[in-house]
Amino acid sequence: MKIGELAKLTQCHPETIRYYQKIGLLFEPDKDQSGYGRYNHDHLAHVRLLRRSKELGFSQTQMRELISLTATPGGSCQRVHELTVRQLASVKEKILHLQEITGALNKLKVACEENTVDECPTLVDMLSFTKS
Amino acid sequence: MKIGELAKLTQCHPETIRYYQKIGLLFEPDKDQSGYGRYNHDHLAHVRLLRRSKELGFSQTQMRELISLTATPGGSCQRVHELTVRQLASVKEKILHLQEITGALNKLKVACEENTVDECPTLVDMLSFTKS
DNA sequence: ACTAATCTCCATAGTTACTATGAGGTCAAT
DNA sequence: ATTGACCTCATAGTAACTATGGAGATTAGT
Repeated sequence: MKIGELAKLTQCHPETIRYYQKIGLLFEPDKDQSGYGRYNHDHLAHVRLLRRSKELGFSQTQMRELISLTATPGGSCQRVHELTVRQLASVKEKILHLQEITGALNKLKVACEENTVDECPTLVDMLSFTKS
Repeated sequence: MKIGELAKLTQCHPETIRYYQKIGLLFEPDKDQSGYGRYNHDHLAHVRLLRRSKELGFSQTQMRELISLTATPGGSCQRVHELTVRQLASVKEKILHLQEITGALNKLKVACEENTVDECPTLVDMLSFTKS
């Protein structure tokens, strides 16, 4: 298949696929006589892995490692486990942070509701900063 | 005060402060005879507002608006409320997404634990992609 | 068979929100 | 007077793409 079809199947822009090739996250396809890339099922699986990893929050660096692990099927499990545990921790942290943010935003929201426009405490006051 | 002190008080790099000036999020300070910026309490409050807004997940564009709202104290409340509500929704969405990710990562983790290294299902299998 | 729309290629620049680097000037202390 | 810490400005790098632009290839419709 050509890049456009691969793009449709993987829900990502042709440019993104080319980008993955350029940075070495995706192996280059064969080219036909007019220079068009010809992609196969391996490319498809590969790009899907990239997109899924990305969804799970792995960075390019981590993706690079995950990809290289898939190349050596037997011995990869421990490392995948390690990376996954690390990723779980980082996601947990992010959730906590976002929950704190939710609290602060709710305060801000309520404060805005309790005041008429004329009495509106400015954002500066909301966030309790001293004005000079 | 000079930029270094402002940086310490606001926990952000001097470069970041200069960057805020450059993109118009922070008004330029007066300069002393040798060209050093002289920052005052307004700058301090301003940078703190920027950092706090950033913590709350507002984008530069939104910060720009928040900042301009603080310049007109009376009429800003509705708009702040609007932006806050929008931000709350987006944070909620992010949390949901991260929770989904947590689920998927946990599956991956468990699968890695249940297999010996020799039987290790590769990440490709984990994520249930067909291999060609 | 011709034309117009679509697709492909490659290279470069833009995005967000900064951080890092480098060359050069200044200030405070020894 | 010289060391070291600090300041200035400009440019480049970061992640992870997206957008743009020009030129050639292919395909669909007439």
